[in-house]
Amino acid sequence: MQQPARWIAHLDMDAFYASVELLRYPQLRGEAVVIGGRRADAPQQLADGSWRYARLRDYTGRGVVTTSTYAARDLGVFSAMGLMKAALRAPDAILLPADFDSYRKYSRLFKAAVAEVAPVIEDRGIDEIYIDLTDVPGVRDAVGHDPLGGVKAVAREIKNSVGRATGLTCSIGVTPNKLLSKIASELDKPDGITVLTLDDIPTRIWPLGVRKINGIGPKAGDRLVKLGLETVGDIAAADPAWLVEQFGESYGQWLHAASHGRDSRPIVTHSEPVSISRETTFERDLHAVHDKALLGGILDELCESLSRDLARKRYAGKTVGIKLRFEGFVTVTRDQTLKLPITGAADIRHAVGLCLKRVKFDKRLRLMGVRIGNLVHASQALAPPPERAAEPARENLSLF
DNA sequence: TCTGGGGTCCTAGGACCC
DNA sequence: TCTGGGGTCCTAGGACCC
Repeated sequence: MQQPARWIAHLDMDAFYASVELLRYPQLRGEAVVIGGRRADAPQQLADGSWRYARLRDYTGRGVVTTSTYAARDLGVFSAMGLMKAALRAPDAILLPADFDSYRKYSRLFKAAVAEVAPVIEDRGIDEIYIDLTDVPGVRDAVGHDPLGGVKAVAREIKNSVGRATGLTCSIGVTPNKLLSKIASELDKPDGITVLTLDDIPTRIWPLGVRKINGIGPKAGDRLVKLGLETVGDIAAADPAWLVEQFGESYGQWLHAASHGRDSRPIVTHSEPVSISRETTFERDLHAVHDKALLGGILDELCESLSRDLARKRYAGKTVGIKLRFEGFVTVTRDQTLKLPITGAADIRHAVGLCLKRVKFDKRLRLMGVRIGNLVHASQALAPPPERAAEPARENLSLF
């Protein structure tokens, strides 16, 4: 085996939200439990000490499944599924409301535990991270004699550290790059460790369905299957020029590279946000005229929430956008870029008004959202406008 | 049984500038 | 006499991810 240039781990917490809830309600271990719903009822302890839980069958509304326990998944209930559909499949499953403060707390705990073992971490959301293990002592020192053994030992150490800090399990994939590690972490879930080298690609990666590749979503997956490419190996065997014909220069080339397990993306340990947004789906579709007052109030609240988010994160933004989703799920966005960055709810609300003027309201609304982008640090935005020197006389470079 | 909320990145056309 | 070739910014939509 040739020693890879890098050892990259992907760590994925097992059924994260549901597992955090099981820490609080250990009596539910092994049960079909679903997290989701906007105002699902929290469990109630009765006078005799027993608990009463909301059941999926009693739910009505527009919520979706956020996470489900493995027992619920066995019944066919998965993330992003509408709760009404999930209720048909598992009417007796227990429904718990999401408690994001708690999930964020455990997220910080597991990331800190990993950092003690391996500090080069890329955040990929609340429940997963990439970790560069290349220079971790147990890996670095094993180069030459037993590289795979060293990698496995460090992965186990990370898993143990996470377990001690949180009481939760995770699954880890370790390979020469992020693309392969993301796939590998799923191969032995839950509570598994999978280490792969490039030599394992034909046997372990090529038999997998195309959707296992991070970056092939529902649309591209459907198209690939319709073209007769069902597995990653099918893509790998396809003529790259033909892939480019079918999917365009950029995506076609990426498909070819990805199917061969090639990915040189670095671990990104720090990033700045690009935009911040707030949106809400209504319990019933609202009419632009008939429900005008209600919509206006919701919009005010969205702008105020967004303004508070900006203040808390210390950003200001120059581009304000709205998102409207009409009945039939047709989505429309409008943007407005301002002269100066803003943070205040009233300023945001005014820009939102300019955006709204450019939309035709011929259907009822199911969702409204407000977004702010073109972010700068608040300190920069608060500074007085830069003293503009008189425009220097510019040479006329035009050819005319 | 209609499909949450918070994000990122890409594409493509038009404006505008040199 | 029909009309180059960059570059950047703005806008709208869409795919994808957690």
